[in-house]
Amino acid sequence: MEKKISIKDIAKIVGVSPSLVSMVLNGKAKQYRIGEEVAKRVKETAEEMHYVPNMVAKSLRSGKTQLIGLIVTDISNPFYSAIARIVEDRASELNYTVLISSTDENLKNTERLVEVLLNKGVEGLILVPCDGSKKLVRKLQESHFPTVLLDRYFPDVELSSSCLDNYRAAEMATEHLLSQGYRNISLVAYNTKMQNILDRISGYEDRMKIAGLSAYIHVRKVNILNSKPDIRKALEELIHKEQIDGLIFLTNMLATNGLYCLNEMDVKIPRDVAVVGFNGSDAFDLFYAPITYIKQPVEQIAKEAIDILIKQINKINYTTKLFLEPELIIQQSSRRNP
Amino acid sequence: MEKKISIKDIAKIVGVSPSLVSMVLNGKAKQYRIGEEVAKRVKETAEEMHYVPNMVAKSLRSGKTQLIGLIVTDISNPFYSAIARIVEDRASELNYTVLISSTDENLKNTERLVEVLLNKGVEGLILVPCDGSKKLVRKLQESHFPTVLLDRYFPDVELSSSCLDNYRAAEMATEHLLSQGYRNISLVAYNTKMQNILDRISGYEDRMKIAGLSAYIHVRKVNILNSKPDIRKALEELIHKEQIDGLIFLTNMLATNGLYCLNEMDVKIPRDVAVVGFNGSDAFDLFYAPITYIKQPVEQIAKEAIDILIKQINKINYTTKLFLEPELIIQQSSRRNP
DNA sequence: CAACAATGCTAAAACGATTTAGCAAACAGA
DNA sequence: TCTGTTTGCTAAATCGTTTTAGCATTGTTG
Repeated sequence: MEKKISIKDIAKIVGVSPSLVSMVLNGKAKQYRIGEEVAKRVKETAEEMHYVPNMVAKSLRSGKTQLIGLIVTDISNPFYSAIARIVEDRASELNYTVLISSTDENLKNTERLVEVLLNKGVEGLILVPCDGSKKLVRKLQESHFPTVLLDRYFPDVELSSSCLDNYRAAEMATEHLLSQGYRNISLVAYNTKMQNILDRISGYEDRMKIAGLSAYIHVRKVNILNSKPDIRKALEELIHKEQIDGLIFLTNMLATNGLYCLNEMDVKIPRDVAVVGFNGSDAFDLFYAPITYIKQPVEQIAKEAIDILIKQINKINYTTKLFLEPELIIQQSSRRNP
Repeated sequence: MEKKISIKDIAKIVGVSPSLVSMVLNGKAKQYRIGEEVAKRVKETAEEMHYVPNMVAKSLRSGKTQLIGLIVTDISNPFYSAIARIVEDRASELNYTVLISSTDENLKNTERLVEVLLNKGVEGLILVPCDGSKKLVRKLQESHFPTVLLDRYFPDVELSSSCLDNYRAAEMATEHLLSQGYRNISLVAYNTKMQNILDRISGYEDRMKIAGLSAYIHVRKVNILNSKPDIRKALEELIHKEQIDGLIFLTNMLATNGLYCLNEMDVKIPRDVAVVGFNGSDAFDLFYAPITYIKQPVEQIAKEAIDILIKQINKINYTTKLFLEPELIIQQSSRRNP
């Protein structure tokens, strides 16, 4: 790249003041009563010299960075990279740039990243809050810094959020298995206090109770990190001791790891146990018995998050908690007679 | 967030000049012979007032943005999101921020995104160049703007790149199938002039020739976008007309879509045909016959890319083309007697 | 004690843009 | 012709920081 052309350089060439050049190049020629002839020459010269405005200087002057932060748990997780892609595209349309960070579900990391992004001058934050981050989130809310929670929320913090209707999703999964004639349906969840997971658990439990199957309610909670051994243990208990006939995995990771374990255990789906997962994947679809799953409206979740955020940045100050509609994709893993 | 504290505010409180505050806060107290007593008071006051430096002003003054651009084809593609994660982490360590964009394998998009990122003031670029982007890449090279190509390269452009040793990878895949006794091995590739794909094709062809199996060389090329119908057609020809016994898919997407087609066609792996893919995935591992694949050293590719880039930004001006070692993960899909 | 060095600090310019105040010149109205 | 308005432009301040030049004051040396 050749050395940068500034507004001064253009001014010198055309023989006018830098201010005039700025006015013209910002389309305010009329407003500031610049002569048409001069305006034209300025524009042409800027073009010829390949002038590109210095965004940093613009930012300093205006106090706006046009930056927003997206903090997820892990950008290499397909769910969040799908989100990132959509946020990125939408932000770009709205003339914003996205800074992405990953917390690995760790509170300290989350706190640090919020700090770092604020230091970098982001004007707003889309945050996937990790377990235990309520205090941090509350502080954000109290500071009135534009923030939207994504995928997860806190019922008692008045902060905008864009999430799946988790309760309804688990209800749908449970209903479906019930409708297929399964009764002894159990749940594999994370060991967490995060509301999205708690909602899913409630959806399942309530549906089981309504069906008069309280006795069959089994919720197994596994560690969110390095969950494979926990899952294996839970599945062995459920299958061999509890004799379950249906399994709902509350996240994609749980389901994927669960499938590995079931394979190792030589448990056949759906012959030995019916399975419903969360979030689709090629692994689900290519499985010998394609897995029935809850499909999240990923695009909508992402779009709403950023649209709400931009509104907040523009001082249209309101708070919405969105609970978006899940969809059940029925495949072979949950069919009674495949 | 409370209103921003500037260096001037601190200066006023302590009763010194802004310059002194700046010097102290940048750890240059000694260098500029600031009194220890004063320095201490400045630091304490800054702490108390929760001073955070304004990065935009710093950038303007220094001409450094500490920004780098990462342009991939699609951040929601697992391979690239894995790359992004590593680049992000490494950049963060080095005090850089990453701006990520997706081109969708489209030249116009790529050109636009390079422009946009340069305008945003990135100091360097990590680029996955799409088909037909040689001219653009050459222009980048000629401008001497710090740039590193990732995953793909151009043999006749002197620009640093961090890629898999694609030739070797295809060789390994072919060798392996040959060693298992397969002979009529064919290839499914993209219809592209991108060198990484051409290298893979050569690796396969050369290995087949060495084995005296030139007659069995079949390379089918499918469209890079919306490839499913092409793949289906290619596979039907290969399986039913050419009677092949081995299949190498040159990318993860080709393999994944290929597996869907093979399932639809009721072709059993490896009984009817042995399969080798590129880049692992849960879908490969959970497949009824887990898929043998070429594993890329993703971490190394990403780390090298950013390390080379940072060196270039710091004027350590050299060009390296890296071809990193693949690894073959052998699973059931390519075993003669499973 | 004169000359000079070291110490501890400040003022001012600069980075590149935007915006406000205001100055001349041309023009209009009475 | 005098007053007032419009037109077309410029100078200067500003955003928050860093850096250079330099000014007092004190200390050291011959």
